[in-house]
Amino acid sequence: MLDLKFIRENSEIVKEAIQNKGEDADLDLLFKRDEVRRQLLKEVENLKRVRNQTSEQIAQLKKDKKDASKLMAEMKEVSHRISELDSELREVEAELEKILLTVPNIPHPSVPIGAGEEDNVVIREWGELPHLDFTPRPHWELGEMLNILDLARAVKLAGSGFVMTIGRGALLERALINFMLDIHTRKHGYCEVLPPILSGRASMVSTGQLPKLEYDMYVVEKDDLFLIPTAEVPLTNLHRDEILKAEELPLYYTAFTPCFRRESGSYGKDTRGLMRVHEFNKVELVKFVKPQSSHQELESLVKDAEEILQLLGLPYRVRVLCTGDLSFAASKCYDLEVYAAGVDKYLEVSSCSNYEDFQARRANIRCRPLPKAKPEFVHTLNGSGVALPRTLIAIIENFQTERGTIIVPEVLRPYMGNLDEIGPEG
RNA sequence: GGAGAGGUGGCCGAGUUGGCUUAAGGCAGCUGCCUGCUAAGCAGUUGUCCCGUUAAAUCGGGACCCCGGGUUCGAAUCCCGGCCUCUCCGCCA
Repeated sequence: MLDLKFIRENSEIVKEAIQNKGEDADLDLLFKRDEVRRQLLKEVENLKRVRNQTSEQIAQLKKDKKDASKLMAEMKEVSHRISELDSELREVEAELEKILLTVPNIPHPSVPIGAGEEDNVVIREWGELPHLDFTPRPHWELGEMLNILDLARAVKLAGSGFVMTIGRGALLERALINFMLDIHTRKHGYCEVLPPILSGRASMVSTGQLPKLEYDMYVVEKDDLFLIPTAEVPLTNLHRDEILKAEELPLYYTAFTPCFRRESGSYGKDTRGLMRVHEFNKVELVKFVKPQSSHQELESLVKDAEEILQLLGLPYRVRVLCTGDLSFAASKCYDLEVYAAGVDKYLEVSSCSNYEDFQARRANIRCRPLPKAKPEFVHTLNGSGVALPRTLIAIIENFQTERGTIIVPEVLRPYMGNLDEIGPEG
């Protein structure tokens, strides 16, 4: 969330951000509530001061064995009034908080203005598209043929929208996970975490999934727990309510987790095979950094994710999201889209965002710039490094042969007992 | 799941007959002084949030002893609910 004072003093900027992001937040109501709040606060704090002072007098009188009943009677009135005002205040503050949570982050000046996906801008491309001199098969066909995907049985287990790798497919997926984690931990300096994949409500609010996206989450109602939609949630909440030391920044974390999304609004399009699923595996990257370096850190975060695709030999493009496609909490975001030959599409495998202090304020993550200085909010960033299913699609489809086999990318072979080709079983 | 104990400041740790206790004491940190030696001694200082004030440093006030309610003129201290931690037992991977 944004700082209330900032909103008050920069209402035009905030209004513009709300409009450019296509959000809907009632600033005028916010200001009205804020006004009421400060009025109430003034009144109630005055009364509390009186009460504190008088209570001391009463204590003194009692100590001197003098009569304090008159003051006590007076204070009874005052206390009554205080509790009335306090409960009014609580109401107003709850309303204020509710509105505040609907105000989106402000897009970074470098973000292109636009309405939706079609206005995103490709900023670079890497690799050559595979030229196959036969009609490439989609991954679901190859998956069935080679017995590395078992989509029908996954549906039997959990219903439509759930998928499953099996045999050498599962091995391939596990190899990818280990490969990615190894690169990020050993080469890029991230600390590996294996976090809980259920998360409490407070964590979901901090990172901005709630309240807006509650309907997209899987909920364990009995315990008010949510299945995480991304490891961004546990990783970012790692330092919730903490004051970090400046010298320990930047902090880099990476985690492999399953991710759960109800994908409630999406029917039909691009849902075949592994393209859009309710549960998928992902390696996530999260950074906590000093405010002044966050946009630089975003660039290097993107590079860290890109390197995975480069090492795998998968062609991709990087797009910067326009204001209309930028998520609620983000200041700036790059999407990595890998090309897959079978479906002949670019598929999003990573979304790398700088949230600046938007999540940090919700999650109350601060750092002390200098030993005695006032704590300030850190900046948080995250990105996939990268999501598994669509990367699998690209590998299966781009590296297929006319014979219907799949050449295993070299970097993965050490993780797969040096298997170099997935062919018919036998 | 059953029985018991407990949750206090950066950390350790007092405070449980309600009232100068935001909070003793210790450690750590910072600032002076002293000391010539990988260290010690002496003195001072040290949290966070909010409202108001100041050009600013500041100053005034309020809140915070796990969280939320309650009793009371007044609660870290009493009562109720919740969360969490520890010990023992049971159950299970």
